Amino acid sequence: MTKMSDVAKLAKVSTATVSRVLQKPDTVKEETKKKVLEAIKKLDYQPNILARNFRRLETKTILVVMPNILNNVFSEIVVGIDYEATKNGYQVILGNTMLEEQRAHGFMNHLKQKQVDGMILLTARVDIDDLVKVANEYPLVLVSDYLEESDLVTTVAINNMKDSYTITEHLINLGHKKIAHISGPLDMSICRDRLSGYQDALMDHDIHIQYDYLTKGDYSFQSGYDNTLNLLALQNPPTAIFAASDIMAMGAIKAVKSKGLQVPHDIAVVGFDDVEFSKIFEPALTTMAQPFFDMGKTAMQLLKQKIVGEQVQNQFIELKSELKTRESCGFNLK
Amino acid sequence: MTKMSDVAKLAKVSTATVSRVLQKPDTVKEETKKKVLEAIKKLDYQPNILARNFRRLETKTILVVMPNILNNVFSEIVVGIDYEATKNGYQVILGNTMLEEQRAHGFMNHLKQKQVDGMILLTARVDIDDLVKVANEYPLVLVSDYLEESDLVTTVAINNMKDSYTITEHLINLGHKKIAHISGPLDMSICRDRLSGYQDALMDHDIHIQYDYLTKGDYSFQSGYDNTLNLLALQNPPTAIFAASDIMAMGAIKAVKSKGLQVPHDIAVVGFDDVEFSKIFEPALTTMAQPFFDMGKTAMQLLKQKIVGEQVQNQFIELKSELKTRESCGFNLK
DNA sequence: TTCAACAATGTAATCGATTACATATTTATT
DNA sequence: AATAAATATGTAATCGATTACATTGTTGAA
Repeated sequence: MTKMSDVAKLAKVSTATVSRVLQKPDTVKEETKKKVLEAIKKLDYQPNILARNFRRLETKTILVVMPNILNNVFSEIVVGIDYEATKNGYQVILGNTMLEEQRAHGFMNHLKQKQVDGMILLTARVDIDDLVKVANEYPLVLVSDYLEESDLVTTVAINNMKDSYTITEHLINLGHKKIAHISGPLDMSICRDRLSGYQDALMDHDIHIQYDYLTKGDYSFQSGYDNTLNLLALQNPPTAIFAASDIMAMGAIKAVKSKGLQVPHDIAVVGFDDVEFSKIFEPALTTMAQPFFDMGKTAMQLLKQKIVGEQVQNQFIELKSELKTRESCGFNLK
Repeated sequence: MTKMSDVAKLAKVSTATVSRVLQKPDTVKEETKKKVLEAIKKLDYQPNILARNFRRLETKTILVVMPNILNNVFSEIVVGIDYEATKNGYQVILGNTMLEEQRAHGFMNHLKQKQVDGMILLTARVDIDDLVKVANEYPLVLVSDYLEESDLVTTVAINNMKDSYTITEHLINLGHKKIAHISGPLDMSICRDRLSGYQDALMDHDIHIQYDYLTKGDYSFQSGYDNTLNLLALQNPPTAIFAASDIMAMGAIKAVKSKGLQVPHDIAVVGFDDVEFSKIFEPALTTMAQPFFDMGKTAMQLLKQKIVGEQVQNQFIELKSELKTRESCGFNLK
């Protein structure tokens, strides 16, 4: 491997000059620069990035920790991160925890050891104290999920409560009064928020909250399916179901169909997320579209500010979702 | 940041000894080791990985280049890679080319510059000469896609031709004679193979190949949809459609339905891949299930062998797919 | 012409872990 | 007890790019 000193020798300059040609070209005389560039080309010299990283104590790499690479909700955010990172000369490492909290902490060590310049977490399901501590000392941004316990971590998220309120209200406006909810895992703040938004909407419209309409899912297709079967078996079954994720909504619809009922004719179903597949699914899902790409992009922008040391306050950036009315709630079928 | 020399000082030994405690513990006397470990603990010492990478010229990182993170075909392979990599102490960097060939070459430079110890490519849509050259000099494994032009690149793939033959034959066995095909992009060898397998199966069963049944898609939902509309508009439309990917099969089914026809009653449709969603889709897709996880895992195993320098011949590892008969072809509905 | 100010380049230390080689210590063998 | 062999530890060079500081060269003002 040719190294800088080889280039220096060929160009009859010092390594310092070669380095400057590469780092601060305008401090080098035109003539010298030319000699050096020629030598670089002739030797096909490429700087040793490992040496550079070591010396600079930076890697131009950021780590994205996602709980599940198979869940498109996260992949779509990654696309936004990747876009902005690439634009700014950062490479993206993906860390896939597969929902194992411990692995997330393993990744935090990478950050502590300066193996990456910064980190974006797509989940807050980790040890909170550790997270806050790390976020305090190193560039870290949290996306989608957030911490209720602390405002010390810069976060990009939607307003789950409001968005959940909106979509519930949409069902109410369509005339539904018996609206059930399938929540996500309630140890996640965003899932509790979606539950609250749903309840608030009902209360504001003087609809009594019926507790057996409140079911608890876990974001999986199966849990959407199972909970719906339970709901349908009630004495007084709902006429509409609001699932806290599209995947669960699909499970719900599958369950409705399995009972010989139709969506939205017999039961309306709405989801949350608007993943790629929700348009393809039949009936196409009415859902709350999260601005995934923008979430990722914004997160990366904030992270970059932190990395380069701009003294930004910890912020909570709230992005807007958009209600997508499609077939599963009946709105477009009237 | 505490460094090794701090530990050495506290433990009253040399840095060499500290390093040995970490790297080759059994060459150090028990007593000394204890002193050193105590010092490490007391100072909360963590080795500077950047310095280590630099010195060792290795990073314990591998790069996975995928054409599209949103396509679950690739994500599922990544899960297998990630599993095996983590097990062996490697971290996985994800490179997302978004189908831009140029970006793939950017990633190859990371490999050349020793920023990663090895590389797994999930696509062969790159400059072939460059690929072969890089594969010759650095640890690289190709998965899923492969090169017809060269056997110099270690590859893990299924037998697309055979698998395609099998699923086509399945349709023939169900009584279909008018079988159309929606191919993937034909600049990919695996797509040409799937086309060939389809044609071979027809010929072996003395079914005339009708050229207007051969349509060309691009792996997208939309292309499955559009091509199917064209097929349905033929004078003598097919009774079955074999799409070269599940996503296109879904598009095909959507198109069939849009014409008021039913799948599989009026037209049978089969796909290829068996992504997560194919089970959820209605009708559930009959498809050829690729062993995604195993493909990723195997690729990582081979890559590791190359990285540690075991002189392995370049190989072409062929893994078995499995036919999944579900609703979309009618097999389970008889 | 002289000197200050600035530009261009070189010298050599530095980042921190690793390791070849040298030295010191212990153990085993006769 | 003497010596060889094996074990344990230390010394110092090394990886290659970067950069503080030193040196030399150049320009312009008085």
